[in-house]
Amino acid sequence: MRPRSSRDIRRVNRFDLLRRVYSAEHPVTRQWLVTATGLSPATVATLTTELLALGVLVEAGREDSGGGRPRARLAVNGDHGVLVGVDVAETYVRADLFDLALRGLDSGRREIGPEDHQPDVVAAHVIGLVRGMFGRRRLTRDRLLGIGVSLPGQRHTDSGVSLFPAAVGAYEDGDPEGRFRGLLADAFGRAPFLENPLKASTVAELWFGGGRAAHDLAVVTLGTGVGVGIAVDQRLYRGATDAAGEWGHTLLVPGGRPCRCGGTGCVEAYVGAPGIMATLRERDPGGPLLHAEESATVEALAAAAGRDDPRALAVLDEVGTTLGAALATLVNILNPDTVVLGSWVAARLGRWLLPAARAGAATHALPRNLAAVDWRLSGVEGHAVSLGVAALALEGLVAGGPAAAPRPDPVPTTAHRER
Amino acid sequence: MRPRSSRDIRRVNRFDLLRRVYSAEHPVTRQWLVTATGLSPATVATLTTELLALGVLVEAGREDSGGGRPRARLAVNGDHGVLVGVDVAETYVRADLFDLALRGLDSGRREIGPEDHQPDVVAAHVIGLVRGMFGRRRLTRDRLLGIGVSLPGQRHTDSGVSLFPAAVGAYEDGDPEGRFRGLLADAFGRAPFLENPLKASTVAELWFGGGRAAHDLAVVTLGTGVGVGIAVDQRLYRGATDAAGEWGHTLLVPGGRPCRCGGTGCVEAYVGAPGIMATLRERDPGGPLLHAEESATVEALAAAAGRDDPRALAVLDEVGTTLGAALATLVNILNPDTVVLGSWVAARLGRWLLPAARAGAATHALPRNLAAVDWRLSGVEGHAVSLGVAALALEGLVAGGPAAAPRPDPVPTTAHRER
DNA sequence: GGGACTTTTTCCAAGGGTCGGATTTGGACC
DNA sequence: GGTCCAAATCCGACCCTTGGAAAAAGTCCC
Repeated sequence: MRPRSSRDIRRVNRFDLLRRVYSAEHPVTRQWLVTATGLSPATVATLTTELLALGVLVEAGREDSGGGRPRARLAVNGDHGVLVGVDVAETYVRADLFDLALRGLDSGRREIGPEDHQPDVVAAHVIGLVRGMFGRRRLTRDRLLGIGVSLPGQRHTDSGVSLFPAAVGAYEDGDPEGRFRGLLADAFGRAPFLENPLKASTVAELWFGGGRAAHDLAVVTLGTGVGVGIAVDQRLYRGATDAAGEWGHTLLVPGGRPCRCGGTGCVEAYVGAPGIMATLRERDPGGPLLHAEESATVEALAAAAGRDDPRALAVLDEVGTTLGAALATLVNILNPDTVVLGSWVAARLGRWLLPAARAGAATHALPRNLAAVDWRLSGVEGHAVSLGVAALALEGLVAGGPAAAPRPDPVPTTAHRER
Repeated sequence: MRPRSSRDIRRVNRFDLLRRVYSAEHPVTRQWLVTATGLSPATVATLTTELLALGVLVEAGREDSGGGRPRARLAVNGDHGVLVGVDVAETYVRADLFDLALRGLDSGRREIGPEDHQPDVVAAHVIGLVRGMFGRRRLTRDRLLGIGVSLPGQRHTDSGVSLFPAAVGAYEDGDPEGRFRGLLADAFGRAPFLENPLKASTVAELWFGGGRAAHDLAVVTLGTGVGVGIAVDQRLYRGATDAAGEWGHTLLVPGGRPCRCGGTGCVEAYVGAPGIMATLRERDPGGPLLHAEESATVEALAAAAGRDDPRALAVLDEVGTTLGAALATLVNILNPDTVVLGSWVAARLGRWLLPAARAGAATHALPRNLAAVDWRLSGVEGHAVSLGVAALALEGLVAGGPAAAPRPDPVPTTAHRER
């Protein structure tokens, strides 16, 4: 949405300022915000006093200024409330509790099977996990400022059973997703923010990870699935139908390896966990590194590579080089200034995959586009999907204008009960 | 740049309004602008009176309203000045003269060779062509509101001799491009707006072609080179270093056909003119359709396909199908709502390539992303590159704020001399 | 020809924003 | 306690959009 009135300007500026406070590693001064946002000192003062009054920001110490009035340091007021981020994956549900500064406080996880992928079942798990965390910390429901849930969205072909066949974005009541949303809204007193893991982790990188300094960003998610989250102008790019970045089942090698989606030569079959498994099967069938489980294989590979096992290194080099060749297309077309490798495969193997990918990209990307890219590993601490979807819920709060912004603390009685 | 102050709001709104007047086929009413832009009637009135006072818009008739005050129709005031768009290509320089409504008035062309690709030579050609058009129409220099020049930008590897090795975007003085810019500025009294043909034609589609209704757009340029212009949120996407959309020398088929860039399996070697030549050579070596020149071959192919020649149709089907497979990647990643095929190859052969491409994409793109796409042929009348770069020059004028907006007519004395 | 009516278009005051420059604030230092 | 200094705030100027009142510009009917 393009800003149309002066109110929108305020919203954009406030959001920009707040995001910078979040992204900074330490409390920041108003002066720093002036240079970071490009706003005038007067405007920064107005915005910060507004946010301080709301309780979203707090003063966190001061800084000597060499004889003059000391600069105040500002930080997000973590105590002002909590946020919840939930990652509903194929085999588990994980919920994370964050304070308002998006520092992780607690988390819980339950394993689920394919038969559990129904709105009521998943909602019950989510509600149970969140209730548990609230109970452990003796939090009341009114401390919850926002809740975000990542759902396994878009699937290729109809082969996979999906909880949300209509995928994220179908908001009508009556569909499974609408029901899910309703159940959570009833349980928590506020509508959850729904997104898919790809976009959630992209937002996490944008706020807290390798994408903090990026303007045009590509976040490559290497897990069981493979995707690429895109941010343009520091904002998540969604595409026309919210389906941008579905990279996994894109053709990489015509007539190549079979993919679990039923097609052949998909990116996913060469890159990420399935690609690693396939490469290992090709190069070293029956070898000690190959396990039945993807995660066990990846762990074994990481351990072997850690002790310079040549077979492991060769596999990683091959996978990384192929990844790089595939990424060259992205680099040529999108011309990003930052490419981040994320998700659990990258967390384990990124150390070896990244240099190989960079080299692989070099042979196929245009020199100029290549030179623009800063290659990075994730850098998000904790579970990126939960964090990202919580950040998205927060965005919704802040973007909704003053009315929807986090409100002052609940009545004293409640605060009492917490102790 | 994100809007920061209320002034920016005005700039954005004015630009949006003006662009819609341009894009409309017929004069529009204020009411139509209200619904099109989403602004209030009051604001539309303010903006239109401002633009009418400047002379950029004029009233063009009225429209019955059924008993009430008739609606006034507004159109761009073509007489208010002229714009020039220049396309500097590898083998020619073409200049187009437009009125302010961007209707073509005149054009000129000169053939050039590789040895001419130097700032001074090209500038001399441009100046000569423009002076010629101004002379024929007895225009004085002060009627010129803006000039845009498309330069052959980004090249793959160092194999090609390029006029502007630093490519568009190097604005320092002393480099060839700076010199070129200076020469034109001296000759015309205003700095030219420089861009490359890919981005220029994308803007042309956005204003006047298949992209008028698009929000997230991909313009596929099929010529001797192949590229894809991207627009996000109805605005040209440039990427981090202004090099987005360089698709031609991206790997499509590993170990595939050799490409003129020196690599193998590039998109360009399968799609567009070089791809058509190669396919023809493979399928029908020595056949009557194959000429030495790309353009002659394309013409022959179009003629043959027009009379349902099976060989021609087979070649076009193969090329189109491959194009579609390659486009599936774009559709998956960018999730555009519109894909436009443009440039001279598409103008001749798009009729056959488009359906094949659509079918080819269907086998590799995700159903949901595929369903979002509206496939179109260019729809720009005239030379898209010249038009687009002239439109970009106009954008610069309008975006520059009231001060830089087209000014009222020159002093009467000057106007006299024109007659 | 003159109201009455209808629809478009403009006017106006309210409401909200940013910003430069003057002013206040909060500390160190003498 | 005064002085100095830099940070932060305040204030007035200025800009923008907008809803509703008012004006404008037609048609229609008597």
